[in-house]
Amino acid sequence: MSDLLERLRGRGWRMTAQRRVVAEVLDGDHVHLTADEVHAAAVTRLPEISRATVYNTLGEMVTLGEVIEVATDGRAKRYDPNAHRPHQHLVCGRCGAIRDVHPGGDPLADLPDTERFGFTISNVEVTYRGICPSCASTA
Amino acid sequence: MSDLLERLRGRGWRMTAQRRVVAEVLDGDHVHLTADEVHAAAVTRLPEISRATVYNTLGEMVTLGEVIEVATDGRAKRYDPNAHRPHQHLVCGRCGAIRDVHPGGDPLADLPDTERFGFTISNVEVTYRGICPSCASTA
DNA sequence: ATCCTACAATGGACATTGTCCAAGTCAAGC
DNA sequence: GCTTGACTTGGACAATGTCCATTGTAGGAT
Repeated sequence: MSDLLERLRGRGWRMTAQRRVVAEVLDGDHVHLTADEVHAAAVTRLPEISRATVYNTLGEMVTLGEVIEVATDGRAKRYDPNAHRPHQHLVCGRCGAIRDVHPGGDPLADLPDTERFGFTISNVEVTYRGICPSCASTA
Repeated sequence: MSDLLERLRGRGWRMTAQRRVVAEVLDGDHVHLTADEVHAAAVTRLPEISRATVYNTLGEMVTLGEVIEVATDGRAKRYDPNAHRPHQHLVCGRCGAIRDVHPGGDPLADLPDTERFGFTISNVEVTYRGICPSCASTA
């Protein structure tokens, strides 16, 4: 069952075949698909779905706070449905693999007032970069 | 005088008018220009400089480790010449302003081995997001 | 069950950002 | 002042994302 779909339904979202397919494709843990990957997967279930609809739907999910947008590589944005639990990302610089990670500590507490320049800070993103085990073994 | 230019010269870089202009445009603190912004600024000094050259030059500076590439918004990459001193970024979600900040603590130490999944981690990027004072006052 | 209507989907044009390449140009050493 | 290999150019191309007029449809009202 799709948790993501349930959450969206509960918000009075008008449910269409397209939105259902996008939500189903995106559901799960350690999912970090690009918009085009979502589209490609959606097309196998609903061949006539358009790119614009996938972009619109992902954008709405982000606005609703049910999906997080992640920019790990400066190329395409990735969409992470794991929005209900705070987490950070660990990225392999060679193959691009992404894992959700849960660091201890509060990164916000590490930023003293003198370094905040009067900003009201609402969230902190941490990206750990390195090489994953399988890339390391084929160095 | 351009520190960035000095450092590049010291590495045996072949010095051309184009590279000089790009280095001069990019030099300074709290500089976080996109490639196109660099190009626009460069054109005012050297009208015939091409986009390709700006991209090439920025890419080389990044490879040499004299400039850092920052992806704060999933749109265009930004180029930060402040590569000699480790720092993180504070970004205004409304106007896009960026400040360099220097948090205390070591974010790497906050990630336990059990959360590293065998990765060899080489660096950590932290992005603080919020609203800057001038945007807050015109809410 | 059918009708209405506001909201959603479509697809294709357009925008932005970035990469590539063949040909011309030039900095730096001799 | 040559020569040469590295640098620059401009334009084509690629990837990602946005916009909009038109068409379709979900879900409430009748």
